[in-house]
Amino acid sequence: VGAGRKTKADDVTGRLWVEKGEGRIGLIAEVAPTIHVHRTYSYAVPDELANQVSVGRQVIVPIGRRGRPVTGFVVAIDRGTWDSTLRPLQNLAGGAEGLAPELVALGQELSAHYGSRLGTTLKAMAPEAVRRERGLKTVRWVRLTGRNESDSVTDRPPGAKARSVLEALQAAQGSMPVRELLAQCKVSASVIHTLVRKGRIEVVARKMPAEMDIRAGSPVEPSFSLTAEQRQAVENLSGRIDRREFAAVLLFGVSGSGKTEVYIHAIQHVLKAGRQAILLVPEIMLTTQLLQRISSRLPRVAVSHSGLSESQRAVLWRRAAAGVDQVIVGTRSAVFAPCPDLGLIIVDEEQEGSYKNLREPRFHVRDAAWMRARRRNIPLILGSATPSLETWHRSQRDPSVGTIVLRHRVLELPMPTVHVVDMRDECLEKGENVVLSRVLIRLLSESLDRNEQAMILMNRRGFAHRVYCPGCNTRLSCPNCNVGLVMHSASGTSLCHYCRTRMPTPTVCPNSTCGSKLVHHGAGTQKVEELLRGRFPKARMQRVDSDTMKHRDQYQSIIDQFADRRLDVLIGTQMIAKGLDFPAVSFVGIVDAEATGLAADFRAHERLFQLVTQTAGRAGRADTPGRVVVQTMSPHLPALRYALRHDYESFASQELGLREGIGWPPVRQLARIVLSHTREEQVRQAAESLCVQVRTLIGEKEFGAVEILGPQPCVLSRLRGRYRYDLLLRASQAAILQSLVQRLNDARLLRCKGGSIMLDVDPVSLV
DNA sequence: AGCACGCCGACT
DNA sequence: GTCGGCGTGCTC
Repeated sequence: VGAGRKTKADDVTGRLWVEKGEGRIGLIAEVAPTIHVHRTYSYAVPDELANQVSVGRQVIVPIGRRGRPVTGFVVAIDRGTWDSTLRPLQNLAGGAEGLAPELVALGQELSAHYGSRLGTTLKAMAPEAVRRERGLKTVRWVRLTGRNESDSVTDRPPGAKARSVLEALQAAQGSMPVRELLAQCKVSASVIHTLVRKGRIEVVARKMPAEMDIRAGSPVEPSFSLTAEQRQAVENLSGRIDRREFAAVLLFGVSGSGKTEVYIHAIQHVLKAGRQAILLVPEIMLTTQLLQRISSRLPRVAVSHSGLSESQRAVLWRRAAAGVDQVIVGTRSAVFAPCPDLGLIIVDEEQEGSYKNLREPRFHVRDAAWMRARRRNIPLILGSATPSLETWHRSQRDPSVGTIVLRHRVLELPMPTVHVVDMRDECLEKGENVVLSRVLIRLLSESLDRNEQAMILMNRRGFAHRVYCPGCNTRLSCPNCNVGLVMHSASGTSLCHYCRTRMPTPTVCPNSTCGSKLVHHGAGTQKVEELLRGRFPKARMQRVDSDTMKHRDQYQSIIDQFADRRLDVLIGTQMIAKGLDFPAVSFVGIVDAEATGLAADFRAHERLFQLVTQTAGRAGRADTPGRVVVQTMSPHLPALRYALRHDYESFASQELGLREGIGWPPVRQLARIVLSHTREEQVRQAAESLCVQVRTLIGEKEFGAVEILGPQPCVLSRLRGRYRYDLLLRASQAAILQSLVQRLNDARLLRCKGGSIMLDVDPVSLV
């Protein structure tokens, strides 16, 4: 390698050529660029950057023949000998903090498990605002210059207003923000201008970290005395925290068994040692009651939610990194909070599907938390009343996974009684489609008569789910997706719940040769609301679904009204099934248990069990005995039978048996590849040729145990105008799947020309 | 992702 | 005989 081989292209790229035989020793940075590549690249670190470049920092590096500058993350630094192909990294980028090396290592583990690109993965772990060094807002400050009035004899002495400004500044040690000064002295900006002109004061811009809204004023809740079960749980966890011992602990407790109290005591133990804790929740909006309890009982709690501005997010991040905020509560991204001495991670409602990230990197928060806790040697609490079968399965066969069961409801509350109503009988007797059974109406009416509250769950939004023509037997469906349009609000529009296409609902069949009047079936929340308002005109009702609850504040206001007994009935989707605790609710009705999508995938029965159990848990808190009605077309489903006996363990072992028999997770591991293209023929061919390539790969070596299922059209075979095919890879061990995925990435097989491709390891949905 | 190289048809 | 279509492959 030498000057003789130097080409024109190399002049353009500015490569650092080293003459033949000449080596240079220096720092070499391994960089994961945030572009579409599955590997890292090495760069020489220029001397002037040597002491600023560290693992986790963002840098600008030249890529490609033209040396196009792209950002990337430094993932390793070594001292070594440059060779002639090594280019220098161009510059630093982003905030000075970068990602802590601990988080870079976590990112590498995530990237390996999920087959996501390392650069993209690391990028997702730090908030955009921190990467771009935002979150510092410029505040104008007024400062006394120190010159007094005698300097300019010609000026008149300052008036009363000006004097008050000067006095306020004296009192504030000579400087304060302009806004504050104006507000405090009740003067206009002209007073400031005059004093500036006289040279008494000056205005300077300062970069300040933006202020966070600190959640305040929540009532201080008394500390409950722990039950024997809870105390034992807390002692167990405290011991592990002190010993810096990794352990995943399933905290399995029915609703009302006091899991939150265990969280609080465990966090208090962490805080006493001056360390930090992360509490992950599925969705902030649906967690207000938990948040109120946490923030009223613990100091310095920071809450990360989607409503935060970019700069607030950056401030939160910095305060977490500085250890100022010791408890970080948040959804998915909070699992990456840069706490310097993390002592505990809690995943509340660990079974929630919303913990799975839907974009690359498609990680599951429970598993990311598991990896992080293992790296830091700290305990991980997985809290649930209905654990995911993944977690349950692990707790059963892995002795290092602890299980703490809270068997008793705190006040020894009785479990609610559950009635299952077979809607087929109901419809037969009535001779028509019935939405609300007589039992449901009767029990609801009894509750209202006794001045108690009720919740009615309908896990589908809208008014009607099937709008069709009886003449030519066609269904009103989305032009871009192969799903039916959902009619919203009795008169108005129909919309697609997948691509949000919206159109006026036609009254007659759009097929010109037919022209029959359209009919609609399949009730949603709007229909249920209409029926209940007609039946109980005096009851104060509110519908709670994503159509009525556009904002966090709206939701909070409804929850407050319901808690204050200014509402009698909540009608809603699973939004009302989770995490709410209202002592006066004595009746819960589930209008259509199958609305969880029984045909959708292998987790359907698990979701049904969870929904019924969680919803039933809303009924009969305090001293009001609860009653629950579950309406269904399939009353004999095991999931329902076990749910109405509140028997999780039997359900789990039965369902695990089934999954084992047909080889689904958690007994086996899955990876899903989805190809999509505007033309069906193209995507079918791409999926088939990918399948052939994968087959040759698994035929050859250590992947013998991997099975391929498919390719086949997805359940949702067309979405947003694109045809979709999928391919499932199935293995008995995660490690085998992981190395196969790595091979696919290395060989760059995951491509769909003209279309796009998606890899999803441990998919939560197979739609 | 972007950018270059390469192998096909349309035009000077 | 050259210009430019985009399909394919690579980026320290």
